[in-house]
Formats: sequence, C-alpha cells, structure tokens
Amino acid sequence: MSKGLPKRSENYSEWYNELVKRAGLAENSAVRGCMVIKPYGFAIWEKMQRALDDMFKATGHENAYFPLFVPRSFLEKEEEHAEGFAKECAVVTHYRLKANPDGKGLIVDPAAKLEEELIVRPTSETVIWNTYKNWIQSWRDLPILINQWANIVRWEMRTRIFLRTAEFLWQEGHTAHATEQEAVEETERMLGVYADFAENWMSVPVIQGVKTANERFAGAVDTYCIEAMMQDGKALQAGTSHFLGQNFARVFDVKFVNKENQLEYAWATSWGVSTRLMGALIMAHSDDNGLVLPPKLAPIQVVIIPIYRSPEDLAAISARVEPLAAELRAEGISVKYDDSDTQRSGWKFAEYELRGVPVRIGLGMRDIEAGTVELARRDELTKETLPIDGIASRVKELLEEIQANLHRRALAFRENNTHVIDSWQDFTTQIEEGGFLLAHWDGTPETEEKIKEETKATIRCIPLNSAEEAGACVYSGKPSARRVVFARAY
RNA sequence: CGGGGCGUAGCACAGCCUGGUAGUGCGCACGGUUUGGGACCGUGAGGCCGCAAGUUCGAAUCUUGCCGCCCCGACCA
Repeated sequence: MSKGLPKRSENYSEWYNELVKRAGLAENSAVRGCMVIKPYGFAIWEKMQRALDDMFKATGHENAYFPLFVPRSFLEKEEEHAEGFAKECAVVTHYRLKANPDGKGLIVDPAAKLEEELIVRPTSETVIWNTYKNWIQSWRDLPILINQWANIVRWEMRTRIFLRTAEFLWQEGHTAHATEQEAVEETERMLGVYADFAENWMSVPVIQGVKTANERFAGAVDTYCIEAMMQDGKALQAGTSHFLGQNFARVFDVKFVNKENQLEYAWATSWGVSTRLMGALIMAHSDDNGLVLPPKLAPIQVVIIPIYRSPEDLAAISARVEPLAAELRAEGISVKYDDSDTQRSGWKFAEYELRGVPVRIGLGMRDIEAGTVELARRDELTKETLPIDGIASRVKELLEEIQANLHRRALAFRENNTHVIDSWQDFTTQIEEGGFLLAHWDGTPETEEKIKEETKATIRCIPLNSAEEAGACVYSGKPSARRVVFARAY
C-alpha cells in the first residue's frame, strides 16, 4: 500500500475517493455505477441499520418486504411520481436468454418478451400502495406502519461512490393513516428520528426543514429533510420524510370506512435514508490521515497494539492485555487486540488511523515495567501515557468524549460557514466560498431556478424552526417572510 | 448525450514523438538483519502493452475502427 492520502485542501473529491478505497470501505465494481461495499464499510452500515431499526421499532414500525420489480402500469399511475422517475429507470423487457445461433455466447430470446415491462424499483410507493389497497377497509385497519430494508436502482448519469450510485441500499418507511393530521405527525416524527440519529450516532449536526416545490419528492405534498454540511462547505441531504397526502391512495384506490361510515382515501407518508449516509459520515469528520469514526458507529472502538521484539516480550504483553480486553468487552466496548506478527507496530498505527478506530492503546515492555499504557485518540491525534489500573473506565469516558467532540467540531464548522446574506452582491461572492447562506427568498420557483442557474446554489430547505422575519428577496427584492438555506449541494 | 483525458505486472506510472531484448516504484514470495509512528539489504516470481484490422522484414510505439474507464457539463438521494 502506498503511503499518504491526497490532501483535503488540494483536491477534496480525490481525497474522498481515495479514502473510501484505502480505508477498505468500498470500491467501484465491474458494473458501471455500482459499488462493492467491503466488509469494513458494510460493518459500519450494519451498525447504522441496527440503530435506525431499533428507532423504527421503538416508534411502532414493523419490517416487511416488497418486490424488486414494479410493473410499468403501477409506476405510471401517479403522474408526477412517474415523471420524476421515468428518466432513471432500469427496465426488464425479457425473461430468457438463449445460445447465440450465430456464434458463441448468449442472446436475449426475442420469443421471451414480457407483455408488460418490469421496472427495477427506484422506490416502492406504487407496489406498496397497490398492496395496501387489499389491507385497508376500515379505520380499524389503520395506521399501517411499515418499513423495508432494500436495494433500489436509479440509473444516474454520473455516479460517486456512496453519494450517488446506480444501485444503493436504503430503508423506506411507508405508512397509511386515517387522518391528514396523523400522517403529517408521522412525517415529522420520522424526520425527528433521522435528525436524532444523525446528531447522536453520526455526530453530524443537521438542519431540519421543508423542501421547496422544485426539490420536492415526485408525488409528495411536502418533503421534509435533514441537511448536513460537509467539510468542503457543500450541503448533503442526509434523509427525507414525505407527506404524500392522498395522492397514492387516490390512484391506487385505497379507501377506508371512517367512524362515521363514510368512505375516505387513506393518508400516506414515506421516509428513507440510504448508504449515502456513509458518504456523509466520511465527509463530516475524516482528515488527511484517514477516516474518523464516531465511537457509536465504529466497528472497532478500541485497538490494542503490542510493541515488542521477542516472542517472550509479546507473551508478557499479551498476558497483560487479555484481562484488559476482557474488562473493556465487559463494558460493551468492541476491542481488537492486534497481535499479528505480519506488520510492525508503526504500520499498524497508521493503518488503524486510516480506518478511523477512535481509540488506540499501545503497550510495550516499557509500559509493562512502569505499569502504564499509551492511550491515543483518533479525533485529535493526541496521546498520553496513563497507569494501566483504571484504564478501562478512562477508555469508556474517552469514547463518549470523542463522540461529543466530533459533534462539537462539526457544529462549530457549520456555524463558521453559515452566513446571513442580505444582498445579491454578497450572495454571489460568498457562495464561491461554500457554506450555508441564510437569505430571503420571494417564494417562487422561478426565482429559485434563476439563482440556481447563476450560482449553482439551491435552496436546501426552509428550516422548521426559523423565525418569522420580514425582509426582501435577495434576488428579486420582493417581500419575504423568512430566511431559507441556500448552498451548493451534493 | 456534448467537451476533455486515459487504457502497459495486483496498484501507480515511464517507454510511444524518432518502430528493433518490455522497464521503474510500491505490493507479492523466500532468506537475513530489524522492531515505541508506514524498516532495511539480498534473491526471485509476475505481461495477449484494452480489442480487432492495416502499414512494415519487424508494432507497446505508426494508421483506422471498436470497446472500456476517469474528469467537466445537462439529470439526481
């Protein structure tokens, strides 16, 4: 392995690509636009899944699974939805291959053409609402609170590993409710779950908000989102929660009888986060030495590295390490003791830094004699020598400290790169520096579109907690009731 | 789909202009010396030079066609 990553300051996207590969998270596959998620990267994803899944269950949801294939007639039912996804669908047209009569290999058997094409799901609203039709008759059948973990395909023209791949993994929640208010509450509740996860598990501060019409999910009445800032000042949409109104119930004819014995269409929500979160995690915290992981999502939280010359030294160190490792594990900490003899300690230091292990304990013969260990933290790249007695509780504290420190650091970065902007002049200069711009907007899609054309900045969201503040649109000068968040985005 | 670049060992690249034994670094294997921040020395293995056709006594090198990948735009979580 060659040493050293590209520097963030010199080429941010090259740094990102190299980091993903070198840290063993994922690589590009032989299939265009699709990635191979490697064991270390998948271990992080599994920790995300576990935490999110627990949160979904805690809010009353159950998991289920729906088909990969969506009949074309389903997808085309909801007009806006169909239009939104039409340009990026993989389509199955045949169900059989045959030996090539003109030579080697296989060809599509023209006799095996499907009567109706199947779309590889870009999202599952249509299949699911087609199913819900059969599940819902009475208000007593509601709400239906279902989530599925799945892969989906969106045929992107340009892909970037984890951030935008043709196939990706995600979860999609799909709920049905008896009242509009209940559905809106669900939409907001799940946005809150995402924000909670981002802040407390990923240590990534997010802004919760509502999308403008231009950025809204195809088929939704309202799209809520969490937006995070990456270290290059660009915004990343980390999760979305949609209030779908009765749009899907109407086109799939999902009616229920309410308490007054009247037929009503059901109210819908859907919400999702994807492997894109991996990209957010990487870009929020990592540095020029490699990945930096928040302890709660790190597959290995503590690595212990012996520093020794002879097998006898190693045996003496191992005798000291084993009870320590056991003590840490008893605290619920995941520990790796790397006593492999294939690499030297210096190499291991660099390697575990690259992989973002939050805490490293170094233990050599000097420590054995002095009764100490060397404790190093990944986030600040500092180390200290401490007595081995009581080290387990210190490590536990340190993991919590790192979790909090990453969040604090990311929040400070966002605050330093968020600017209140009141003139178009300031807007155009500041957007070149990156970051979030808080500015007034006249509320029209036309203005938003013009701003995008001229600056590549989009409205990331209208923040939920934003105060009413009368002002003038930064572009058109027309009146505005509140500031919105502008940024260039991934 | 437009504009640019690149395909040579597992990886990163040189060689091509000016045709004549296929190279360097990292990694890999073996041996030795090392070991508190990516060790060093020695020996060795590893190639359909993207594919196809052409020019030539001779092609990694020149010509044509094709394929693939990367970057920049339009599209997007």
